Amino acid sequence: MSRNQVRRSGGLAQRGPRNHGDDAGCTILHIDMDAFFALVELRTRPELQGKPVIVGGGSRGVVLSATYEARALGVHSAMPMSRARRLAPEAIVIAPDHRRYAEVSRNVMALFYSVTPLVEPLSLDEAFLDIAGTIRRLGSPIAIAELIRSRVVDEQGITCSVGIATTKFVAKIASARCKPDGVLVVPADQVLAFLHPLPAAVLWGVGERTEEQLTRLGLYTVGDIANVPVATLRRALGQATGTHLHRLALGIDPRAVTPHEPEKSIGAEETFNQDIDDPELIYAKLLHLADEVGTRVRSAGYVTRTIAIKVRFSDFTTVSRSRTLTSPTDVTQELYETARALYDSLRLERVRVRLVGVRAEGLRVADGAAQQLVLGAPAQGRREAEVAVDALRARFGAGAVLPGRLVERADPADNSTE
DNA sequence: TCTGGGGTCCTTACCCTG
DNA sequence: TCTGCAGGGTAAGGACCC
Repeated sequence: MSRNQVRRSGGLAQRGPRNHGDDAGCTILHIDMDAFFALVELRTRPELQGKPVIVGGGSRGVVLSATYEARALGVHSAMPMSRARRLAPEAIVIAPDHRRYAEVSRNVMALFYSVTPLVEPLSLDEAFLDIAGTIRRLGSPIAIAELIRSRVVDEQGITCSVGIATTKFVAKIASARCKPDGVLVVPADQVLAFLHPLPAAVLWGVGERTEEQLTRLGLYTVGDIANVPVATLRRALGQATGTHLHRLALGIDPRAVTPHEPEKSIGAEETFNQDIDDPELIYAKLLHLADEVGTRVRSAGYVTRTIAIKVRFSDFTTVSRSRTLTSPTDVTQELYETARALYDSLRLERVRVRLVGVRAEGLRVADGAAQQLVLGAPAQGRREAEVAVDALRARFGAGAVLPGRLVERADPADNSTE
């Protein structure tokens, strides 16, 4: 896609290289791909350029990404697909291809790393960059932002937007306010003037519930939050959230760009195509999820001590249960047995279940983690068998080896084998 | 309208221990 | 031996982010 095929934002948001001088000291970049999944799809389907395109799917799915033409019809991400189809019946719906998005994401991140080693990926399609050490080599923050933007278009065929500021959260707000295909600098001496007129919901940590609470207090803008005593916010929102929001509203955010944070948990969950109440089908799904989680835990070199399950019922209420083991594990069989025991502890009598999930929490690096010796444990145990299976799957594909009870299971409610 | 899947962090409650 | 308290660990739920 060429740059001029993308709708450009106007007004304050569209700031070009003429702004040199405003960006002094603004060493944090927040780079956000525009409509990432949708624009990746458009690369290989140019005939869809300029049309409303939605990435999402499944009978019970939500919108994962939408082109700006679809957004103009009221579609936005996280919206139920059924509603999106009603709002935009002419939109082209594409099933997501996560492997492809991950590959493009790796390329984009590699591009970022060629600019600075201080890259903090937030998700597949966005990252913070600290360019303090890059300015002497590549020029001003705006020049670096424009260099990155043109390379992303030329090398990956998609566009991105860049917020430039002295802190992470201001840079993030800036990138959101110059989308799509824009750059916005918030000079150091204009942070409060930029922030205070904005709605409170732009602050990191203010979602639907917190916004309701703030509205009840008569606080509608970031400036309102900055001007209220911090004790009031702490009473209404809790110690941590109250303090956090007050500091953000005053433009205070000392968090550094952190290149790599180890994962704290690894999980998998799945919504059934139809709600089910057959315990055997639910056990099979728990096994499938435990298998997936176990594989990922082992391949990342972790062990886990706490195993948690999540169960969502037809009415969307959700319960979770967790158990901490006496010694850490990365063995799928142990994950499954614990998950199944946790599920059984709910004592559900043919209750209709919408979703189940399995999560490994309290991850630690496997090498340093203490393994408790079990009397009578076989020398070549399950773990060795599972490591062998991991190797086979790496060579022949994820479906090469499956737990016996998952093979050829004809499950009408199962969407994992699609 | 009917709500995915991957995570993180916070709050509250409870239990245990010193 | 009993009581109160503080602190740590665990469990559960919820809000939030992309």
